[in-house]
Amino acid sequence: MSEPSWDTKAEDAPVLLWFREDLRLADNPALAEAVSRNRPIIAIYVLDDETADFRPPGAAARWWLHGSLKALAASLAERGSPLHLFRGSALAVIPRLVRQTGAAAIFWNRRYGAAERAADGKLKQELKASGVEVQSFNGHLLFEPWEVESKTGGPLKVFTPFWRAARELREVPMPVAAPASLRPFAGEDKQLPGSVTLEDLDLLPKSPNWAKEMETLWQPGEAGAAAALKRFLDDAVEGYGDGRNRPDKRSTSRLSPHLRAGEIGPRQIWHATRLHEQAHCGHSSRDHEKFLSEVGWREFSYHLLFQSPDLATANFQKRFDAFPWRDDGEAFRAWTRGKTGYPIVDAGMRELWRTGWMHNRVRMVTASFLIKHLLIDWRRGEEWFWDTLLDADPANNAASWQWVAGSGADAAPYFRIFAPVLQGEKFDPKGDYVRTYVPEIAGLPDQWIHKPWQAPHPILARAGITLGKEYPLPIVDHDAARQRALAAFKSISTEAAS
DNA sequence: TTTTGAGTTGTTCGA
DNA sequence: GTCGAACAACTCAAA
Repeated sequence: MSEPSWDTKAEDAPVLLWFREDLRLADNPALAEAVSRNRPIIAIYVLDDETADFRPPGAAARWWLHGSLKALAASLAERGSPLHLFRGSALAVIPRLVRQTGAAAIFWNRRYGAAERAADGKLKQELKASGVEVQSFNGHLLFEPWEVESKTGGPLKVFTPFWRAARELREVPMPVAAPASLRPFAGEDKQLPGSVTLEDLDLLPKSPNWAKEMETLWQPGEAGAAAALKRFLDDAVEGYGDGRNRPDKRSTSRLSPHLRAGEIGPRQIWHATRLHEQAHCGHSSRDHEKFLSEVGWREFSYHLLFQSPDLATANFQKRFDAFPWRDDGEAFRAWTRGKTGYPIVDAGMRELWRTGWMHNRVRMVTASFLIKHLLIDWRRGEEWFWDTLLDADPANNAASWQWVAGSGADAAPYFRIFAPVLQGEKFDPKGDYVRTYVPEIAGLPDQWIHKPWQAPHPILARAGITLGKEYPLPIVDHDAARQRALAAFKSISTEAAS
């Protein structure tokens, strides 16, 4: 092995700070620990496109990662320390870097996917064996997935008891502030051997640049995350209990892509929300509680992922292995493109494609449509969302798809089949949301915006629409599809199986 | 061990 | 038009 590239004295040996899914300076316990050592800090990020066990991030998530790393690098540089980027397996990159820099310790915040945990464990073991201090921290969750237990000591499978048990564990700790400055490493000016530029990571789409509109809608990075939280608390948390269901309004936090990249942590969200609650209500408020319970659902999803590492690929309830899914490429394609003929479904799918995000109410409607109206395997939908969502999360995405399918823990009963027209009329009453994303039917009166195929011919003509031309006829009939789904789900009920 | 109460998000039908 | 019941039992969590 080569000698260290920097001849550092032992008391000045640097510490490595490995950023992963925690691209922020505030509320970052690994960073706080590194700063507390009063040693030079080497901040690194390793993009691993090599390890076969890791699920590669989707295209949308990669675009986000580029912006997030750029923002992190800038705020680290402001504090006197650059961010060093690498490509490859951390198992290869990090031990080499430790040797080259003479690093005495490495700190990171935990990840919770099975493959990631295994790789981190292996690296930890290897580095400890060679005398390097290794410490990992919780920067991602309010509670560790393994510490929330039922009274009898097992994992929980129903949200309400889970959330109660979690909150009885302890108060949510206060987030630590971002450090004002970072002690630079002696070799700061030089590039570390093997490091690459942000452009070398190759995270941005090439031609076509489909992210053009996303650039105007989102601000990846810690500052963007803080701004999103502030906007939500200022404008939308009051009334959140009902407002959260309205895709035609800006009534949700839109924090999910920021949370996914770790530009903000759940502890920060928790305490900012509580502070706002005290200042504006002076008592417990249903709206604030409801918002925090959504953070609780994120915790629950990680709890489920920890119980079932293959949550994204295997039915949580095994009887769903016998479900008669249909293999219908044409219908799947119509769903992905937003051409099902059901405006609320199409608006959702096009919002996803254009903006990298979809309102949660509409996620349920579109997922239910794929699974129940089209009888297409939830895993195909999960994969599509994984590739197109900026917030694609290994726990949330998988758990939510399984919840809609009915195959998950504490899942929706099978007879709960969303009626796309009713959902549209209920939650997008004036059709503003549909008109934004399905402009070809924008000229229809409110009365018909969610069911153009029922509109009288003169009204369609006046709006300039020939169904099947500018906008498709429904690819399935709701009542027929509903009956078909009920029969399919009945075929795997426990009664039918016995 | 057994029992009991409860479980994010809906739709349709019939009175 | 509104409202309650049915949908179909099942599993989980706690006493």
